[in-house]
Amino acid sequence: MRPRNLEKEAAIRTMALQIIADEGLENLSMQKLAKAANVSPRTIYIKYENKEDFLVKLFIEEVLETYEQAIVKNFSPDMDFAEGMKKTWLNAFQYLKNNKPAFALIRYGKSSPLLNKAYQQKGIKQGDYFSPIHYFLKRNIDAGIIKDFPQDVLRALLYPPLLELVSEYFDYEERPEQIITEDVILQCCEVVTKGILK
Amino acid sequence: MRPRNLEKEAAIRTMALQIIADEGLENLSMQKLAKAANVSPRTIYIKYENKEDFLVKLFIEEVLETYEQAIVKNFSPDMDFAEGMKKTWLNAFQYLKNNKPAFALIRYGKSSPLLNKAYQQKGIKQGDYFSPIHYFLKRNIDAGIIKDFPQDVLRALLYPPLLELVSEYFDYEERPEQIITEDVILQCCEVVTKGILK
DNA sequence: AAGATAAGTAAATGTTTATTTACTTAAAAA
DNA sequence: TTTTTAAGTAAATAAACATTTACTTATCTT
Repeated sequence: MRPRNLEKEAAIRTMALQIIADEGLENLSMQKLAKAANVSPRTIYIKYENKEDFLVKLFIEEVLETYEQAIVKNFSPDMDFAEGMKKTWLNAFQYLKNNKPAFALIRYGKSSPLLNKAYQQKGIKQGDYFSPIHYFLKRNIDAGIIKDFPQDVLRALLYPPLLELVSEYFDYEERPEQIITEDVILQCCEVVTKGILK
Repeated sequence: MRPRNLEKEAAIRTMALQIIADEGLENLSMQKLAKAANVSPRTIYIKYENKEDFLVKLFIEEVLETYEQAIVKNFSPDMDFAEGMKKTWLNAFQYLKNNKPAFALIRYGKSSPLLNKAYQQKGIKQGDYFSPIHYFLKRNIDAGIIKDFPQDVLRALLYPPLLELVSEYFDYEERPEQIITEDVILQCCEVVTKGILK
């Protein structure tokens, strides 16, 4: 038996994310990807059944799961509400601003029917995707600290502004007047937090 | 001279939006589109230089400009802040939930480098995209009613949750437990409004 | 009514696509 | 060391792609 070359596997995923970030998902082809990763097209098909399978695994394993871990680093569901919000917001901001290609694919996750379906199925499978956050929100609802909305609705209120701010961070990237600083992120986190408090 | 057949032109745009909503932007091909619109591929190329040109015009003219108009219907920048927020939120919600294909392309606008670039250029050209809302926000900052953030940051705080709720509306579509009702939208609007008040 | 002209079509262009075939190579097991 | 086996490659396949060519048609102008 011959063992898999893990470096090549990593190169394939890294190059795929880069192409998606630079040219868009609609311009990622398997041949372009193979060439960019310095690999034969066949090599990709050893691990992945087809293009859809590759994209779904790239999205779920390489992006969502990594993002999930980054968000809850040093976070505990027992934290004070404002404290927990700050922690998750800063974690997400740091991760995303340093992983532009991952961020690009996350945005596609809300657009592409394929990725969106994969995302929903994963959510259903695990019961709960970001479960420490689920517990965190539930605890604060039960304690009467924040308003009582379904989990989905709560997340829609608490996190999408951050993703939009990250988009703006990249829009202003390399321009001297960068307005999306960590400080602005913290102020925005306070705004969002204030809104949901009872 | 022979005049353009406006019905065919409309059919092309309508079918394009439908294909994008059903199969994703990455699965829209000019030949598939021509067949779906019952038109020769050449017909598309009479009005549009190439695929990129078509997509950009579809996005800007068919989706963004229509969306902009819908949002500010019966809205006046001189409205009370909470009132104006409610009006724009409800307008956007009604428009998007009744125009799923437009919504699908709006989401791609934040993902695809091509569309994102087109969007930014349009923003720059007009100085200001949703300008009644620009004035509305500026007036409320100056009056000390809401917190003073740059326009971009304000919009990131005030509108992305609504788009996320519309996504969830469609996720729950046709399921009996639809949780995203107009009433929930209004409650969420209040949450967002409360956060930004001084 | 005739001619001019742009809108329209069907079919073809050459290219790129996802995926496969036929072959080679590296290393684990014998 | 030899055999086995999956990992890997380069080149090929057939289908789908964006766009064009060569031709037809509808209607405005005269």
